[in-house]
Amino acid sequence: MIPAPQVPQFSPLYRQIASLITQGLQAGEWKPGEAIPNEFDLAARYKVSQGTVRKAIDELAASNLLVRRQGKGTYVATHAEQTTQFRFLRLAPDPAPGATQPAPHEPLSRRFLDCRRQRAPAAVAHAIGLAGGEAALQVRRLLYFRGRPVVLDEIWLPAALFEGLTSTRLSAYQGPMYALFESEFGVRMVRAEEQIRAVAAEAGVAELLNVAPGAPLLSVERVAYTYGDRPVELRRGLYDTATHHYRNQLG
Amino acid sequence: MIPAPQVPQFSPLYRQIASLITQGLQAGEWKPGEAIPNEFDLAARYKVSQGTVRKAIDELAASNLLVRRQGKGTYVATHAEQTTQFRFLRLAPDPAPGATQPAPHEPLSRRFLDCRRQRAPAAVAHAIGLAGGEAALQVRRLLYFRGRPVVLDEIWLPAALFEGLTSTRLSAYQGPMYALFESEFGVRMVRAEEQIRAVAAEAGVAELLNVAPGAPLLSVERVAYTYGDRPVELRRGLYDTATHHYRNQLG
DNA sequence: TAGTGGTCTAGACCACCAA
DNA sequence: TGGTGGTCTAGACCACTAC
Repeated sequence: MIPAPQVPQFSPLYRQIASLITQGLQAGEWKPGEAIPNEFDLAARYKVSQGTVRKAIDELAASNLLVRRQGKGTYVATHAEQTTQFRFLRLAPDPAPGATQPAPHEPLSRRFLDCRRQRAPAAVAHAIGLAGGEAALQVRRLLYFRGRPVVLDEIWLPAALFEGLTSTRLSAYQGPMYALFESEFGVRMVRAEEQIRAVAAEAGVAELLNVAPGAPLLSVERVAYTYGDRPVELRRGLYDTATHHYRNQLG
Repeated sequence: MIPAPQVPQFSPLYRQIASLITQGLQAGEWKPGEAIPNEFDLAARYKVSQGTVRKAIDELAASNLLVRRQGKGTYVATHAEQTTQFRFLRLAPDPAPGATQPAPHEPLSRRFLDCRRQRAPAAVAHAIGLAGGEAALQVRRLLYFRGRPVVLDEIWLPAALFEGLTSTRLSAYQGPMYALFESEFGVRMVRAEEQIRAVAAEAGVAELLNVAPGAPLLSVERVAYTYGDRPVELRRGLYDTATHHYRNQLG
C-alpha cells in the first residue's frame, strides 16, 4: 500500500500575511510603482505584530514582488525601471578582448514585425493554459543592439487577456514589453522558466538576423507566469551569439 | 568635481557574525556534511542574541553555504548530495512529446579523457587568478546520459591547489567532481557565473560527441568561485542539445 | 525634525526529529 | 522526552530620506 502523501497543513502566520498582501497586489489595490502602507499600518490591519508583517514583506521582496527603500517605504515592483530592465533579458555584449570591466548594457531598440490573432498550436495552447479553441495572439519582433539585429522573438499570448494589442500600439510604446503589459493590461510577469538549446538558423530567420543560413543560434524558450503561478506567455527567442552571450549566475 | 564614492561603513552585527561563521567554514573548523553548533551556543560564543545568530545563518543558508534541518541542526552544505547534485549542472532531458510531467534526471556517467599539467593561455590564467607562469591543470572529460555522450568539458584549475590530481584518481571517484574537490583538496565551489553561446561543432569535438561536424552546440563557459569570491576554476562545456536543454529560472 | 525601513534583544511557545 | 530549528511578540534604538 502506498502511503498517503504527507501534506504539511501548517502555514506560519507570516506566510498567510504574505499571501494576503499578494492578493492585494493581484486585485490592483496597490499598483506597480506605488508604495504600500508602512509596516505598522499593515500590522494593525492584519492584527499581527510589526515583526510578522516584516517577515512577510521580506519574502515578497525576495521574490521581486516588492522593493524596499530604506527611509522611504516599500514599493510595488515594476518592469518600467532601469534597474529591473535586464532581469528577464539575460543577453549581454561580449567583453572587449583584454578588457577588465564587463561591457555595459548597450542601447537597445525594438522592431515589431507583426501581431496576429491566431489559433495556437496544441503545444502552445497547453503551455499558456488555453482551453480548446480559445484565441491567441502571436507577436514577432526583432531586438537591435547598436543598430544590429541580435534577437528574433516569437511571442504567444492568450488573446482574452490582451484585447486591443496591435502592432502599432506595440511600436508606439517606448520601453520593455512587460512594462506595457502591466500598465495597459494589468498583467504583471512575476517569474519565468527558460529552456535553452543550440539550433541552426533556417533561411527566413537567417535573413532577418543577418546571419548565414545554418549558422548556430541560441534558442531560448520561455514560459512566463503572473501572480498565482498562472502561465500567460510563451516566447521563443533566437539569439545571435556572435557578439553577445546569455549570462547566468549559479548560486 | 566627481564626488568621492560614498562607501557605506555600517555593517550590521548579523553580517559580521555571518562573516565570522564563513571564516570558520573556510578554515575547515566545520567540514562539509557536518553540523555546526546550535544557535544558542553560537550566540554565547559571539556574545550576541540568538536572533542575531539566526539572521546570520539565514543569510548563509540563502547563499547555499549552510543547510538548515528543522529538529536536527544546521549543516555545512556539500556537493556530495543527491539534492545538490544538479545545482551546477543545469542540463535536463527534454520532456517526452505530450508528457505532462517533466522528465526525471537520468543516470549520468563520466569518462575522463586526460588530465595534464600545462601552461594556461593568458585569458585562462587571468580568469583563475594565476600570476605569470604559474602552472595549471587541464582536464577533459565526457558526460554520458543513458550511455550517450552529451557534454564535453574542458576544465582549467590552478595546479597549486590540486597537487596530485590525476586522470586515474578522477576516474576512480564516483560522484560529482566538485564533491571530490571538497573532500580531497579542501576546495569548495560556492558560486559560479556562466556565459552561454551557440557554436558549430569542430571536427574533433563532433567525433567525441557523435554529432555531425558543424552541428550547433551550446557553449557554456563557467568561472567557479570558492569562499571569498576567489575564482578557482574555468570550464568550457560543449553541450549537445538535440535531446537535452539547459534550464533556467528567472525570478 | 518626522517618518520609514533596519537592527537587536529577550522571552515564550510551536513544529519536527531522534532515541 | 529532550534537543533543535521555526514562529511570534513587544519594545528600544539605529540608519536613511525628505522636508
